[in-house]
Amino acid sequence: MAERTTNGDLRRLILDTTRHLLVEDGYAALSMRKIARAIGYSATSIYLHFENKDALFHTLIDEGMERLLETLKAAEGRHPDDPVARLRALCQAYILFGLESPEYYEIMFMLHPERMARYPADKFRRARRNLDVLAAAVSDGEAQGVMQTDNARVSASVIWASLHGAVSLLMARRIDIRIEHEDLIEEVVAHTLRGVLLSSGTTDPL
Amino acid sequence: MAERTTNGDLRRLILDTTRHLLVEDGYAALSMRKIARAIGYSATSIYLHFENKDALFHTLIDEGMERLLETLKAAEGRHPDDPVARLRALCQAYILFGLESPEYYEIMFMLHPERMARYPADKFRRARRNLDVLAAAVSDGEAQGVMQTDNARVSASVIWASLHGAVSLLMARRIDIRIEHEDLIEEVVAHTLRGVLLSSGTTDPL
Amino acid sequence: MAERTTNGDLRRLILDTTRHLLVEDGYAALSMRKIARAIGYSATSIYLHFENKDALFHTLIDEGMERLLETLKAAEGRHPDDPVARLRALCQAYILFGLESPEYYEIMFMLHPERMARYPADKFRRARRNLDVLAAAVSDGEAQGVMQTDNARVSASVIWASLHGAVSLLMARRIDIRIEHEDLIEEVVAHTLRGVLLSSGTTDPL
Amino acid sequence: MAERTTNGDLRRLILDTTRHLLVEDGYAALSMRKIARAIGYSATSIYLHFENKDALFHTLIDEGMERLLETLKAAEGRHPDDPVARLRALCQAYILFGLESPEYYEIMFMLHPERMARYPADKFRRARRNLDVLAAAVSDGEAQGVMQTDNARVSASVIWASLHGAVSLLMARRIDIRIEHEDLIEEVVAHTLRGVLLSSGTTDPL
DNA sequence: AATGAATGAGCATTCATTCAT
DNA sequence: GATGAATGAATGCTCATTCAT
Repeated sequence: MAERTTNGDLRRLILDTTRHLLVEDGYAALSMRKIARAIGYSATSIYLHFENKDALFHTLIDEGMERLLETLKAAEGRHPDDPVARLRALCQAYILFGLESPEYYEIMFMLHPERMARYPADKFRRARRNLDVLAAAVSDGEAQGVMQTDNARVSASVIWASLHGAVSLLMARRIDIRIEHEDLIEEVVAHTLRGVLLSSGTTDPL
Repeated sequence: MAERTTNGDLRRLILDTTRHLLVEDGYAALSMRKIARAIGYSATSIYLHFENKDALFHTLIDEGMERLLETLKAAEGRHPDDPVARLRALCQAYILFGLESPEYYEIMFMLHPERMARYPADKFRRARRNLDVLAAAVSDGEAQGVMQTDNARVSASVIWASLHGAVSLLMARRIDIRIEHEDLIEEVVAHTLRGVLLSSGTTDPL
Repeated sequence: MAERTTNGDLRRLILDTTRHLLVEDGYAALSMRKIARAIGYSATSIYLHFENKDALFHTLIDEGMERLLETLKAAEGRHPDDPVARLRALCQAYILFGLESPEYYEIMFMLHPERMARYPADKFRRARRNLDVLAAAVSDGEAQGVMQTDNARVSASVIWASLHGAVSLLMARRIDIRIEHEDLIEEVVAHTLRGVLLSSGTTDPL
Repeated sequence: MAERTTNGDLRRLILDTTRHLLVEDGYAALSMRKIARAIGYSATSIYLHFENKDALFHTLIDEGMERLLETLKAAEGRHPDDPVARLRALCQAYILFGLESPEYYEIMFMLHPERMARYPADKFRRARRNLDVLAAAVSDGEAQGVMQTDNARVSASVIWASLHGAVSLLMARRIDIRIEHEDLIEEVVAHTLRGVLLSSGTTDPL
């Protein structure tokens, strides 16, 4: 297991290794010793870079939040003018992020904040910045007369719930194996959009 | 704490106590010792009724699956003729079940099956019976010309994802506190239905 | 190291072994593991008899307090009528107790209560019962016109300080090796008595 | 916390900081890391000035012994002619030193030498120089016909025990809170002197 | 003169489980 | 049907110390 190649950036190695173990064994099964063993260093060494186990996780959470935000920003940047395309891109990007970065996704959204001791609950509110991106997209859609909503924040939360449900069921391998993931994702996105799109006659643009 | 009242049905007492502890402290914090202390019996006694910790949990999972199925059956039983009302009732019942039985919900749907050692992965497929209920509702709706779907199983999964997302975000208290839970739930159900309803002109029946 | 002979009274074995280790290595150096190793059981076993390390120590402290009180009571019981002989017997008994039970003495009187986490500070006040015995002896001596004191409680504390100083210096092997312990003890007792005895002319009854 | 003001005298800074931490947290709780953090230097730096933790403590002990000796010398210097006043001054000075420099006192007199690994046991005999001062005072008192003793060294040890007992019980806050410290100290000194003074009729010069 | 990186040994405690009774 | 006694493995974390720079 001893790699010891990444001389000089043990901190990064710890973070990355932790992420990998996270996706393999889950949060509950993760221990400082296991991380240490995996990186080929003593457990003590980890404490040189992170005050304690929580600090290590919090760093990962913060990183994840940042990355998701970037991902979403990049996705919507590709559709500056079409609100529907923009929301679709956001939905796709969100799901993709979850599936490609399950280790981040798990600690970001699949833990009860109150059960992660010592993590300042309000830091989780950074998650809201991601939600704001969705809300803005819905608001714009409404302003341009292509979406309907009573309350953009509520609609954004509903969309988020839908996307999060898909990601977490896929991650937990709870989806019927006879269903292609790609099909499901596509359908989730379509379904989600349909929920906020203004019904425009008989044609379904999705 | 010693109750010892439930003469003769220690097994039941163990299961119920475990459920309650599960709600209070979560899966990760639960230990055989804690259960034993709570029921006023020795830890060893639990092993007389359950082979090990996992077996205890599996029993709870099975129970939960059964209860959810009953709940869903009861809900759809109340709307034998109207497929839309039936699907709406199913959605509402699902969410309600999750919020009212978080202890069941957590172990039923929020754990990775592969991380629950020694649990025959396929037992989780009992969950599929619940999914079948949703799929049947969508199929019927399509047959009666009020819903649209390419594949009822996929649609059911999409609906499930949406509902599961809502339940798990609510359970984890990740929803913006400024949003009333009732509002969100109502909106999630409406949104979910809209996703499968056949667009019927400009009127939105929700 | 494994003795394992004392079947059935592991609790007692733990307490006694702890006392012996205490006198050999001191409080600071004592660990649950060390105790376990010494008794030939796993560390876990200790927790079957004591809630935690502190509880183990507190039990020893309580035992020590009880034993000292008995020792003092027995000593004064031997001199019901002569207050001076009674006080002398008390002093001798106190010092003897310290030297013969250094392990009790150390945890009873040589630790800062506030540094012994979680020990209810007021339990240390049980020590006062021992002090009361000294105070009563001085009071009686004064009533019978053979001792002088402004305040029996203060005098008792002064006497205690003197005895405690002797015990702790002897225990810590701080007394000049050229001085016989017996001589020192005898002299300490004489000196201590002289401090409260009513000066009765030129004859020194000690 | 980083002070870093004491340019060029890190060694002194370490010693003083250690003393302060010693007062606050006690010997047991002190660690090299803590000292390092408090002075704003790396732990490694301490090793440039002290071979190891013990060497650091030994230096403090030596310093303390020196300071106590100076204190006692100064005290007796103020009463060159009256042996009783001189001994009383010595007693008072000793107690005062203990109460005002508890950090020194604790490591000087409240640790078992044999438990301080690697410390040459005989170094503790420097303490004897302090004892010699007391012994000389008693000898002089005897020579001048105002004190009685069979053996000045034993008497000095007895006096020391009395003073040490008072200091350590006061330091450990073991004295009944209803007793004023000043009263106790005064009484201890009086009591101690009475123990060596030649009984001179009915008048008690204290 | 000062440091960052690293470590092995140790700590108290908890856990699921086994076994003889 | 129920238990007390026992344990090996694990956990997060701290410590004094070393070494190369």
